[in-house]
Amino acid sequence: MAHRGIYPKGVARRDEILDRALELVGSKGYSNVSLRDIAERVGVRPAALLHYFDSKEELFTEILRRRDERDEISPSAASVPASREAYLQILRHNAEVPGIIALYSRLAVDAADPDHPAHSYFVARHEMLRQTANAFADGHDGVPLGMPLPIDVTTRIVVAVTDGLQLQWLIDPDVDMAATIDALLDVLVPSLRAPSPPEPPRHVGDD
Amino acid sequence: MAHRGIYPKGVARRDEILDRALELVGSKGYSNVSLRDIAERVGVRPAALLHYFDSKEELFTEILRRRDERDEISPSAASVPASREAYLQILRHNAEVPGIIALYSRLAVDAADPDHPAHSYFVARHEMLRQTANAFADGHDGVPLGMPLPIDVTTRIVVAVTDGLQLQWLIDPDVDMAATIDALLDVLVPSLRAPSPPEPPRHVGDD
DNA sequence: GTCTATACAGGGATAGAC
DNA sequence: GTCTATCCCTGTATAGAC
Repeated sequence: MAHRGIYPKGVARRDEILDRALELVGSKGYSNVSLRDIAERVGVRPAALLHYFDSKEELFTEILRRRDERDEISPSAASVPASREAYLQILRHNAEVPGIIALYSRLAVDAADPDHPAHSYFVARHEMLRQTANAFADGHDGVPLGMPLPIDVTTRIVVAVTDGLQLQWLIDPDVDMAATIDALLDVLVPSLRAPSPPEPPRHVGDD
Repeated sequence: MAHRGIYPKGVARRDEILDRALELVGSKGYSNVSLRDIAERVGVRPAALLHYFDSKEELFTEILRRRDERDEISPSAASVPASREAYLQILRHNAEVPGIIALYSRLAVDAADPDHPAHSYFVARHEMLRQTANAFADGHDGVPLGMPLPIDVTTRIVVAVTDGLQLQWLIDPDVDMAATIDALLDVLVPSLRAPSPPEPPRHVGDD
């Protein structure tokens, strides 16, 4: 059972802990998940978990970091993955991973404490999204794109609405996050509007 | 020392508990405030607090309810307090009450659990804001007001951006919540825009 | 109605043995 | 790396004093 050279046992264990933890958050809710629960699910003792993570809070922050790596929202000016459809796709996908939105939202609140492990995560995340949005605008020849608001303000608003809709969605899962953001983008970034080849359904004051 | 007829001792005590609790949230952060801390500050034993509230969670939910009563955001179609400037004013005021935004945000997340005391609070709150916004639109002769999006979608977005900006503000207090919402309202509810060019920038197109 | 005293189950975290 | 054992803190239920 030789482990793959670049995939030592410790890393596999660590990943397994993160997977089991997210599963539990999805089925029981963040507040009801204890280190003991996770340990039981993994098949070890609670103290063993703290060998891989400094604290429970850090453990959960790592779940978000790993998710972002998978989603690849990193600011590569080349492929510009910040396009409208990619953003909405990530949103829709998150809504299908039980617990991930609850986890993200909970940590977004706890991160207000500068000492919380998630604090630096959210600071870095917002800066990354800002740069991605700027790179996207630059990719369009720096044209204002017909946007009614400055790029920084627009980015801040889109991020805020996304987070806020997630809070609403947690309370009422009937809230259609993607459709709402879609409508907002129509207004804030009109040049991004979907081609909608056949027949344009709406026509707000386009450029 | 006769207490005012309509203000029995129990109510005063209850209010004091809520005040001390909010103070502690402001100075120590929600997560670091225990019932023992509050009890100590009030000068009683922890169990005494549970004479006024069913649980710690209910205690904190009551702080939000009391705030809303003071702010008077209730849907009185008469005065339509949902006007732009009134809304922004409440936002600015909240930013000056240490802890209230942290408390609101934290409960907004915990309220995802239908059994949490804050669940019904947030459901009712959103429905109330929806009705207030609708009443406001009706007050303007039912004219679409030149809004690029339907009233319900607009309301949902404004609530979401408010909540989302609060999350950003908790992490970075330099975020200007009011200014950002102000800019967004310019776009989503253009008829509300202040006659900016020459005249003073205040004066919303109120009733 | 208001409160104290007490007790309990469960939480995260730590120290040190293996 | 993983264990056991332990520590201190949490929310809160209960019983009873005033």
